[in-house]
Amino acid sequence: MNSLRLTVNVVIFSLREDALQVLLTPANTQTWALPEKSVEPDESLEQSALAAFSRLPRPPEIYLEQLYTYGDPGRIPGQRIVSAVYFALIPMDVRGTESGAMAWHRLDRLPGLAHDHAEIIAYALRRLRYKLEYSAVGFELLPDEFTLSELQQTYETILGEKLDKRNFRRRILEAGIIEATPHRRSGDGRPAQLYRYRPDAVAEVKARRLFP
Amino acid sequence: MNSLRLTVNVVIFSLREDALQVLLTPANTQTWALPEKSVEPDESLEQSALAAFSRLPRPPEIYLEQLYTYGDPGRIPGQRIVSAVYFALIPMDVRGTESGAMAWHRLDRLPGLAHDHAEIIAYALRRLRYKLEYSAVGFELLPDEFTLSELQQTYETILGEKLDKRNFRRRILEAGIIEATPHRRSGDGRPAQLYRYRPDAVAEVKARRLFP
DNA sequence: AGAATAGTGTCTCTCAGACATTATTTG
DNA sequence: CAAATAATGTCTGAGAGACACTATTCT
Repeated sequence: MNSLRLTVNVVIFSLREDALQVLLTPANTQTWALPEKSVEPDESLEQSALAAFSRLPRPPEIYLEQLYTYGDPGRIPGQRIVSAVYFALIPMDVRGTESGAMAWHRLDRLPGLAHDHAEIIAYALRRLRYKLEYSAVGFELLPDEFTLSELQQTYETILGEKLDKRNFRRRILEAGIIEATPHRRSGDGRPAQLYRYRPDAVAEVKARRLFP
Repeated sequence: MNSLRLTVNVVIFSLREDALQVLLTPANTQTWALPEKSVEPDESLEQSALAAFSRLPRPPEIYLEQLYTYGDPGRIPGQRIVSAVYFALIPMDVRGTESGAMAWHRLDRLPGLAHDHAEIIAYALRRLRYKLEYSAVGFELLPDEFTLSELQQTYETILGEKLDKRNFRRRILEAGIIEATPHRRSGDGRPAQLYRYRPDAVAEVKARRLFP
């Protein structure tokens, strides 16, 4: 008989329609909320987090990381709920994510949010931007094979600033964390070389910010 | 009637006797443990963390930050305890910290530790080293006024490597995050200029690693 | 041929890192 | 004056950032 409840929330980011978006679930007629799940006595926090957005095609390609645990009494009126919040990235080519009533929302046009969820999302975004600068997290939002232009657009969208094309390519390629595949992608203009991420090369990422 | 319990643990670091040390409490005759406290329904996680090492002289000079929440079923045999772990730094001149049976232990000579506490401490140390590179956290371990040699020794002790004196001074001073005080400290040789930390200048710290 | 996107190289400037000697105080 | 610690400046190399044109494909 403990009047304290433990839940897990997940901030799920993806790039959709050239914008960074979060997956939300309706809280009531006015507001939306982060996907949530009670932590069962026999399941790990990470398992709970994955269960919070279970219906997805969920291959290894989902990046999941613990973000922060929110537990102030009063963060949810009338109840004492401690929430371990996780942070997830879904590649832009994964479909069928809007299971049930969940829907994607652009970060620059967020709806009204329940409790402290706006604050949580703001923090998750800061963390995503920050991680982008010193880790290889950007690739978790891309398909297995991607062009350098797509990679650059991903960085630009998340950081909210334009990057120089030549410098971007030089640094990414010199870092050795991607490699060309035998494929090319045809589109409007000249077809582009496709690259793939080399997870084995990530160990080399230093605290020094290797890529843009 | 929830069979899941929520506690807070604190990894408390300080520099004592020229070594980085952790404050531990005896778990049984063989092993030691991180200070721990159950989270009460009406108190915040941070309040619980502070209460976990309450008897200290506790002015504003204690740095406290949430580290990670450990919650795997099975991390503590026979019970399901979820622990929000905090990370604290105590300046080296604060005395009277060994209240009760708590004692400082050098990180290079840790005793046997309960449950997953060795893993937790290892993670906290990684985080401390990492933060030292891009934030001003090093000052939280020093007295209000300190010499440049003391500051450098702090960095060297935590990072576990020697740093170049001239480069260290140049970078710290150019960063503008410390200022000379009117005082000097006499010792064995030539007296040293005392400096003080300028918390207002910390906002300028970028992701780019300003100091050594 | 024109539209669209991919792909490429150089220069400059800043900053990190290596390095040794002089200055001030105490006993 | 000897011992101890504090304080100081220069050079070099690597890498970040600014910058504009050519190449390939499709219609």
